Amino acid sequence: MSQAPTKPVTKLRKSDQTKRAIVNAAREFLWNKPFRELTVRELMSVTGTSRPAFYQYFSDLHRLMEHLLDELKNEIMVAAAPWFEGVGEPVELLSRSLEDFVQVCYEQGPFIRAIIEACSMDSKLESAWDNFITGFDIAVCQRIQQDQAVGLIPPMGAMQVAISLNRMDVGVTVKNFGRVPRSEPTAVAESLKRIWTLTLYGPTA
Amino acid sequence: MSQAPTKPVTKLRKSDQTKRAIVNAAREFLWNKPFRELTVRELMSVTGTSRPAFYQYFSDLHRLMEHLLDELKNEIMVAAAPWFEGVGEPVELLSRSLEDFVQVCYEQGPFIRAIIEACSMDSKLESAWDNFITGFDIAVCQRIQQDQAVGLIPPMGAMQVAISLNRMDVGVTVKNFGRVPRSEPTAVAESLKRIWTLTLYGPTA
DNA sequence: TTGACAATCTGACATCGCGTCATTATTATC
DNA sequence: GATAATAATGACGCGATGTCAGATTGTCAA
Repeated sequence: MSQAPTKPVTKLRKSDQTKRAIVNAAREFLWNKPFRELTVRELMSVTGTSRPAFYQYFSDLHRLMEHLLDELKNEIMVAAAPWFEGVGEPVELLSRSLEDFVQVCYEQGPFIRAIIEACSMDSKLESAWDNFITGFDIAVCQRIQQDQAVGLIPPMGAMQVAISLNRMDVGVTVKNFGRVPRSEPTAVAESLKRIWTLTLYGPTA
Repeated sequence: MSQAPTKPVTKLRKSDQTKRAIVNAAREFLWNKPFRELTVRELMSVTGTSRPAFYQYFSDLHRLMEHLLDELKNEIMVAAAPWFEGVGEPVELLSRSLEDFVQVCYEQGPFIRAIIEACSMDSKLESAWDNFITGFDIAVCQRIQQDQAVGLIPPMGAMQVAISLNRMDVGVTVKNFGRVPRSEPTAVAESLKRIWTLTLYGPTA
């Protein structure tokens, strides 16, 4: 019988538990090995349940990566927020945002790399990643134009520069933090801060 | 005229011809479609010969991409040479090298993207690409240190900055030129020139 | 021209991972 | 404890891969 008033949301406990196990197994795997070597069989053999059970939670491996991407988005957004919101001294804010950003990239490095690798193999995931980073491009571009309006940043193609700097961040992350053992985050952050600030605010640092 | 006595090198004409056909078919395909959709069957159906014939020339699709990478290397090296060899005014040289570099990336954009996408799927190709770009990192780093020695470039972690700028170039190339229709190369070059010169030589441009 | 040898191609095969059933087992809820 | 809903399973078909043994083609010497 269909209960009209009651909550149709019957919280599935066992389900969430297994899903979590799958995601954890994937994380452990991807910390050490490339995405291309991840297979549904191997993944599920770790969790103890059978291969078809995987498809109860994700329609394929790429959707699982989409899930990891979603979790990543949140962390990144928080880290980069200060400069975007922009209350305070711009150079200082940028510096701080970059430091936090690098820290997150350091912690998530192998996962970020795995997501990007997986993008090459799936059109939907590729779009999701593209939307994510394009959002970043736009945010950076707006911030640049905002500071340009008050003369803090000299005239330049804001969007193209935003794209360039963002792609640099991605590439640097994959290179330095994508595989264990990872580089020291401090040196990486220094380099990025130098390039960002010199490019945007000139030799004010 | 042709009879020098023992040419063991009986140039296999038909062979090279078919190989060329395969490479051309791959290029045409990859100009419009992502690497993930390239299949041996589809590739060979275009050339007219049967699927197994492919394996006479490449042990798999990734080796074919390695071939494209080799062809790319040459073009890139030539374009970037001026700044690396460094006879002349550094800022001017860098500017010029970047322009030529961007031009090559524009022309080869979809292939570059395809190579990078394929890297995610094959460990050998990944290594080959890594060697290629690491060579670039080293060359840029040396050039930076050289100009640092004469005070043209201020003290900074040369290697890390080289890595960052190179990764930016790669990312920008994939983003702007990786899929048709491609962006205008002029704006892209302007942006890269700005970032490179500001970062290395300061506001001298 | 002919034979014969090597280069080139081919059909057929085994393998592997995927994604989807119908079915069974396990929970959750009354 | 009974009964729906939910989760897990074994078995299947699919598509792409890479590798044969054998057929076909091209080339050169006699």
